[in-house]
Amino acid sequence: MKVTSAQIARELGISRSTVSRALNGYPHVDESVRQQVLALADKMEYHPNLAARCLAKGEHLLVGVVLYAKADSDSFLREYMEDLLRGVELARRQLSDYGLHVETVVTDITRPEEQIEALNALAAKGAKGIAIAPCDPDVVAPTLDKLMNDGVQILLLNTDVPQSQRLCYVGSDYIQAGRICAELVGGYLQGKGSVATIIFDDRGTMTSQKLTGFREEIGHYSGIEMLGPYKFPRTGERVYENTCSLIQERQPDAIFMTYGELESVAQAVEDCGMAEKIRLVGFDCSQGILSYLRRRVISAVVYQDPAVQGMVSIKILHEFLTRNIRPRSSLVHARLEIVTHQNRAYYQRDSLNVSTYYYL
Amino acid sequence: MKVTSAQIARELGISRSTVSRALNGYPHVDESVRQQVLALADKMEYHPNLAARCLAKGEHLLVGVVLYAKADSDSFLREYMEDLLRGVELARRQLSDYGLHVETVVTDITRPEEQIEALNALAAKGAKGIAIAPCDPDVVAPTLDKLMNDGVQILLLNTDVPQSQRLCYVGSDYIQAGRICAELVGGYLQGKGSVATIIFDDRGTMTSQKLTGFREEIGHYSGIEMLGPYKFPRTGERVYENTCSLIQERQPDAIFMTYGELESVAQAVEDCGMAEKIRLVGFDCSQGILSYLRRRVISAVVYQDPAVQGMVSIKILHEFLTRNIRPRSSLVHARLEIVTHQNRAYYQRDSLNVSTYYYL
DNA sequence: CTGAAAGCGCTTACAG
DNA sequence: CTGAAAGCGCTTACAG
Repeated sequence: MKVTSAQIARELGISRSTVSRALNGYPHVDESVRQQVLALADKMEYHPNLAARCLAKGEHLLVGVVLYAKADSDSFLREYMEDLLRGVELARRQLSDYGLHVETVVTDITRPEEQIEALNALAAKGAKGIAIAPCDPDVVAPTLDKLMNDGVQILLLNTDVPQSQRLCYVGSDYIQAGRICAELVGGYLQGKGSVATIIFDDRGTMTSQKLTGFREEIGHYSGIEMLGPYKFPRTGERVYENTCSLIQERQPDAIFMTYGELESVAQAVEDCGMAEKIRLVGFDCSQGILSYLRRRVISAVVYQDPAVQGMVSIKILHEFLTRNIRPRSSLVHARLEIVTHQNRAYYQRDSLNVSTYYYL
Repeated sequence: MKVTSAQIARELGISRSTVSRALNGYPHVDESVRQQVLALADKMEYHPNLAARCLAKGEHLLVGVVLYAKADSDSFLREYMEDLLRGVELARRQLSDYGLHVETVVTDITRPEEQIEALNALAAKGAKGIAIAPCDPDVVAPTLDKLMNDGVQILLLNTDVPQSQRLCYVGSDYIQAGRICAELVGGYLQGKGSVATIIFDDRGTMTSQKLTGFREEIGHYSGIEMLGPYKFPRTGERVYENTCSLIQERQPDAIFMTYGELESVAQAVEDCGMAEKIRLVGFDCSQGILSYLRRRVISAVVYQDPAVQGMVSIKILHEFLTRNIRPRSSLVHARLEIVTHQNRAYYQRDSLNVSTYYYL
């Protein structure tokens, strides 16, 4: 039924060894023989049994994953990284029969230098590829360059280092993410009103890119005034209080949160009795955020399924390292999905929808 | 590094044959031996190499897929089914090393009896499982029952036959789909105005379920009046003209399309010069629909990624037939995603985002 | 350059 | 009930 290399060998009256060498592009095969094999394989629609190949090769491929998290464990960041790891694990399971091993390290967000150690340790263990979500790209960039020079393939997750020779970037297009949020706000306000934007300090370009996209799209609605951006210090309590003041002083019709602390802002909106008046738009989909969506305090969030990104990252590294196939683009953007009150159930981790089976 | 069955055998001083029998629950193994093997396997965290198992078994599993399409080939239905098949193909490729074969039949939508023939033909070829999108559930139901009695596993795609003994249903929750559309309309109209609903004849319960959900959610917005539903005959030309009349006579602030022909309605809205006034909401994501989203004629559509459904269906059948694992729920609902002007790029077939790699 | 042989992890008739 | 042997599709030293 299925064509095997043995059939090709028999057909050509040569040994399976030679067929194998020819097919794999190994040396020590007469060029004319190689051509014959290749031609016949093509004609017979031969597709090697990859599982058998891995079995025979007995090679084990190690791939590393370096993430970061906060010490304070109930942050949305933790859920985000957990989801990412779920995707990594799904890919690992799917590819373990093909000789793939995955080792994961989660470092402390406040100590970016830990990522350097993690990278070096993985390389020392023989990792041929590493996916890393850098908590501070500038700090790890030199180490990434060094490892790439040593032949380790590097994949950037969530935060790109575009000037490097990385295999690719897997993550969001943050400019587009900003545009989507502005479109949501524009739609909710029917083109009239004010929107306050809240930002935090961050070391990367993510926030400014989101703002760029947001400004661009919100500019299409001439009746919408943009308030801020207001830069808040990054503490739950203060965010809550600052939001209350903001609401009272500026009375915005909508609020756009660029990153993090969305729950605190939502709680402030609710406590100020503005849940029905203020349209709140932000990012990500933690359990807390889902519950504010349920109560219609948050109108919508833009979501980049982290599990899919984790899974895809491993698959891209595996495909390149075993079959030398590069990703079709060096920017592999996450699908930015819109989550609202009515479709939030599909984004709950324990929900029994197709996403449970995406990756089986 | 990885634990093998041979290691278990050596450890216990028995043969690999016995270990294999014990692990697979085959007869002719002393019960106490079986317990020892199982316990040790558990302790050593043994996971069988599934690829090697399939190689050794040499079994080939045939699974069938039965879809339908229109003769007129440029309908959105064709694109829908093509996407579904893309997902099927991805799963097939991924599982072909595990001995899976997939055979697909696409029947004529106007001849539901063709599906009966297709089902019987697949069963005659030895298909152990069949995924079917029934174009008329009543027509195929008896055949499905017969095949299930013969031990063929049946999976319903898009249209359920709940009273049958099917393995599961993979498709949308149409009531929820209606709710999501109403939520979008409610948001766009800020709770005030009128929305016209357009429906067509259909044989299933899909349209009425979408209407149920739509009515329920739109009821939360006391200032929104629902016009219709208007039942249109199903021809592109007439739909266009009927929509123009509807717009002139009723001047709705929004239009909700339950199923199909969204492009004709969009064109009518545009030609009537109402693209900026009327918010148009519907379903699916054909190339045509994407281009109306680009021009902001359509405000949003609800999308059930058909490729994911196709892929998941094959995986569910394969998992059950090879490892006897039932889907966790007999209703496997598609994630209902919201597609707008700004995030439409992620839903284009040729776009280079993560979805290209979902399934690798 | 080429082929016979052994082996990857697993299963399955076939003897016993 | 149990084990030795052969085999699934493929690769790889090892001879030649």
